[in-house]
Amino acid sequence: MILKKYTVIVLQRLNNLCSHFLKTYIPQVPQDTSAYFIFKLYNIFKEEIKRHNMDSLFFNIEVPLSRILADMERTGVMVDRKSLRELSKEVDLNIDNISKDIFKIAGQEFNLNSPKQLRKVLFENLGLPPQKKTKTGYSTDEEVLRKLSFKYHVAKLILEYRQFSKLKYTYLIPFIQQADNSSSKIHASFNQTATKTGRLSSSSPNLQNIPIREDFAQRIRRVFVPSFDGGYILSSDYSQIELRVLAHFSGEDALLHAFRNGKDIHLYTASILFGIDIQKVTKKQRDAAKRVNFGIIYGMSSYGLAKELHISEDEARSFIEDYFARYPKIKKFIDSIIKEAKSKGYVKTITGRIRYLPDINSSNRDLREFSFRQAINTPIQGTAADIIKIAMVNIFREFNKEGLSSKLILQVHDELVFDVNKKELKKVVDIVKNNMENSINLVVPLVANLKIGKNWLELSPLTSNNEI
DNA sequence: CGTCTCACG
DNA sequence: ACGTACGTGAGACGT
Repeated sequence: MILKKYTVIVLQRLNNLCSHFLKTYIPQVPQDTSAYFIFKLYNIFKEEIKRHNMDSLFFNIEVPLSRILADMERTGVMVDRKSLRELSKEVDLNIDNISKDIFKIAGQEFNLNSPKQLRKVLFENLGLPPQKKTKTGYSTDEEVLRKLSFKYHVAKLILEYRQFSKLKYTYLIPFIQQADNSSSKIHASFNQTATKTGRLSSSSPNLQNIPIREDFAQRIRRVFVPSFDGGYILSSDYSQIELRVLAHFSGEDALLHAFRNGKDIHLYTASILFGIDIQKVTKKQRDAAKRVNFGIIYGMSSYGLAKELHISEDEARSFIEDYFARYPKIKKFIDSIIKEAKSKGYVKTITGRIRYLPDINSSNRDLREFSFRQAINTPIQGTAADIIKIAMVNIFREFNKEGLSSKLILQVHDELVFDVNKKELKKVVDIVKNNMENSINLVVPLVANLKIGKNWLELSPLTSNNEI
């Protein structure tokens, strides 16, 4: 069934390519001639790939990876359907109670899922003070409701309602429906050509955005379980991979020093930024430094940082100035990336993956500055994507060589998740740790943190001292 | 099908 | 004066 659906899509795309590059269509004849046309296209694209110096990226990383993604899709992820149903019941009960409370305050029933109706109830009928606008009227997004919730209980209830309904419609209902009846497995798609930076994406369902931040929502993770009797879920995530990539590209001494000596990078940044000892950095200062570090990776603006830190734009501006004064090589790196993007019209990752930025010299300031931020972010995000892809290819190869039955089941950008056969745990741990930390040589070490457990929520760190 | 909202890295 | 943090996918609504 599924295969049939995709065959149609693939043939249609193949025909589009034939039309564009071969100026012909695949004839509608009884024999399948598509292999012949694929070969003709291959000869054209092979040269094009070579011309762009992407042979190695394509043949050594992306092609082997496509088989791994297919394997992950086929294997699927086991879910505990009983827990899904129980969670679903609990969520329904909460939605029911909260809805009633909201309707009582509003003095009427309305569709809580409609921003339009909600906006009317909150800002017209109940007279709450609007905080910001969208294209079509007053915004009711999370930021607005959070501000209002200090004074107005109804805003807090809406926030709670939104959380539960998100869980219900985005995760619980689709998972219950999609978990295969006999095997209890969910099979997502891992898309290799969906993003502009080289990351993967996941869809139908998206398994790269399973909740983790909110307490109640976390419980969704608990339904993801091993498929082996007495088996484990093993999760391994890269520590600060994007900041390590930034350290590599910029050569910034402070970052190099921090990563080479295993320091907490946000604490370290805070101590430099505020000019104090690491021991004296407060939680708030560390958090601010963390947001600044992220800001750098995103091509930070004073406006964006001000909003993120809840400070004035002037304060944000001086924050950024301080940052660049103390991390001069990062400033240099950013300037040189933008200069290169402007002259060449594209930026590259460490493997030579290219992203074109056609608006980098636009006379429209918004478009131009958006391209600046993409020029800064893409080599960092894309290189991190390259690194984990190489690790996946090498891990898969070694699993095959060792004849392991354990499976790679998920990739979440800086994290790999494995469905582990109990008997193979030690081997799997060694292979995963080694290949993630040695997938590529940067001027700073790569660190992978491994955790195991009986589901994707309750995981314990795995250290070298652990008995396995 | 665009808009709004929100889940993740 | 202006006004956006980078990259995704999905569900509901309403035109």
